[in-house]
This record gives sequence, C-alpha cells and structure tokens, in this order.
Amino acid sequence: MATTLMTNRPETTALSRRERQVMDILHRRGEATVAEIMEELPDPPTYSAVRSVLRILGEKDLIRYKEDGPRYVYYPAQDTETARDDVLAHVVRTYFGGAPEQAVTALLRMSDVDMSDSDVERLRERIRRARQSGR
Amino acid sequence: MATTLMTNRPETTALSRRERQVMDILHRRGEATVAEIMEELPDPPTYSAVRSVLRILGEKDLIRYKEDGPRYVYYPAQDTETARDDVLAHVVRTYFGGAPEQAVTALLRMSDVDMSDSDVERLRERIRRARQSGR
DNA sequence: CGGTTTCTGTTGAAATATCAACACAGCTGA
DNA sequence: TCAGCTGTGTTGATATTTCAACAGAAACCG
Repeated sequence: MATTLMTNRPETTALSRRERQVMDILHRRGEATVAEIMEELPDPPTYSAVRSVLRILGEKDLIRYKEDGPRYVYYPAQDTETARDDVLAHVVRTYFGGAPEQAVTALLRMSDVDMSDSDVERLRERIRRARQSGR
Repeated sequence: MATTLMTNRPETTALSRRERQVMDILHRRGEATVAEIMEELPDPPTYSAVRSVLRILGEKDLIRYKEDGPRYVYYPAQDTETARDDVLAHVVRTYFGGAPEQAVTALLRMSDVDMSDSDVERLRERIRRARQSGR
C-alpha cells in the first residue's frame, strides 16, 4: 500500500478554507508574493493575516519560498505534474465514479466538443493499438 | 457578468475542512445517512458533530435530505452534472492554465493512454468537422 | 546620513469551526 | 406496557482558524 503517498497529500482534504484559497492561487500563478496573494484573495484580509496562513502552509511543508530581492516569492512544494495528477485523481474518484472517461467526456464538452463515453472508449482503443504498432 | 452564478457556488472555495469532506462523501456516494458519513470521515467525530456540519451545510443550502423511514438521507443540492462541470472548470482554471486539452491529456495518461496536447487538438478538430458534416 | 517605506518575525486577540452532551420523540420487542 | 435502541433538535464548550498589531531589519531616497 502506498501509505506514505497518501499521508503526504493532505491537499485534497485536511486544509482550512484560507489555506486552500492560498494554495489555489499559488497553483494557478505558479508563484506569488504576499502582496499578490492578498490581492487575489476573496474578502482580502490584511498583509499580516496572509503571512500567518503562509507560515502555517510552510510548517505543513506544502509551500516553499525563494528570495527575490527584498521579498519572498512563494510557490507550491509539489511539482506541477504531481499536483495535477493528484487533483484529477481526486476529482475522478469523487465526482465521476472513478471513471476517467466520463471526465474526459465532460471536458471535451467544455471545449465545445460533443462526444459520448463510448466514443472516448473507442478513441482509447484506437490510440492504444496505434502505440503498439510502432507509434 | 454572471455574478449570480459565481456567488451561488461556494463549493470550490469558502468551505471549511469538515464541510468539504462531507460534501465529497455525498458527491461520491450520491447520498448517505449520518452514520454512513460518520464512517467515511477521516478521524471520525461523534454522531452529533457530523450532524452539526450537516445542519450548517443545510443552512448554506448545499445539501437536501429526504426521510427514509425513521432517519434522514442527505444528498447534494446541486445536480450531479452541474457539480461536475463546476469542479472541472475550477480544476482546469487552477491547475491547467484554463486549457481543458491539457486536462484531457493528463486524464488519458491516467487511463494508460499516452497522447500529446497537439494530438488532442487534432482530435478536437476532427470531431468538430465530423459534427458539422452530419455526424 | 536620517527619515520613510517595505519587508519579515512573532505574539495574542477575535471569529469561526468543530465537537460533545443532553433533551426529547418514535420505533421495537420481550 | 415499558425499557432499550436509534434517531433528531438544540445548546454551549473547546479547538482551530483567522486575523491584526507591533517590533525589528533592510532597502530606498531626499
């Protein structure tokens, strides 16, 4: 069992409201200063309040920072690809009964493409065969 | 601007830790009794505590309940498809720079299919043309 | 320089979320 | 019937989150 991995990813759950909002901002922007985070927060609290949240996220090892001249620039500790995989896995499991195809369908519909689940299934088959025969 | 819609969807943000955990359970199962929710919660609190969260979620109009004999069965107020669209929109925006194709790529990779963004783009084009020429 | 601005570090108060206890109602079975 | 479950309704305590204030260090600028 990948227990270690599970316990290492409290992102999906176990995060307070503000903590999640800040993490979302960091994931969306890639990195941000305290001032930038403050601007993007709904019902922006003070500078100090934001810094408190950042401190806690740091203690939980969910973010890092680097120095940019006089100030800190914060960014998610997780690399982007892992974060993406994690969040998609959670969404697929929670909202799509564990079936990625249905999520694909919904996404393609968002992209203004209409495609049934079985279409997606056929697509997967075609691609898999293509791969095996040389790619 | 669709301000009304925005403010109507506090699901993505503005939810406390427990509230989110409970909503996730309800979305995953479709519906659940207090006892079932309690079982699935990490670090399960008491029956009373779960009911407190449910009461708050009810006040926020995020859940409904129906009676099943002597007990209540709770379920999300949002219909499933809307909830799915909302959560995907949020994930795409937060983690994929607003590009659904990249999310599709990641999902297909999760499904053990390897496909580049440009592959997906070509796929979309092909499907769009097919639709216009009679489907 | 010296005053001002802009940061971070830290502390403690205020607001909110989380939780448990208790009261009460209905059902169940000996 | 009536004791024992199993539910809900409500209240208030506890824990956590959220926040602001203040102190000090470094950069900026006349």
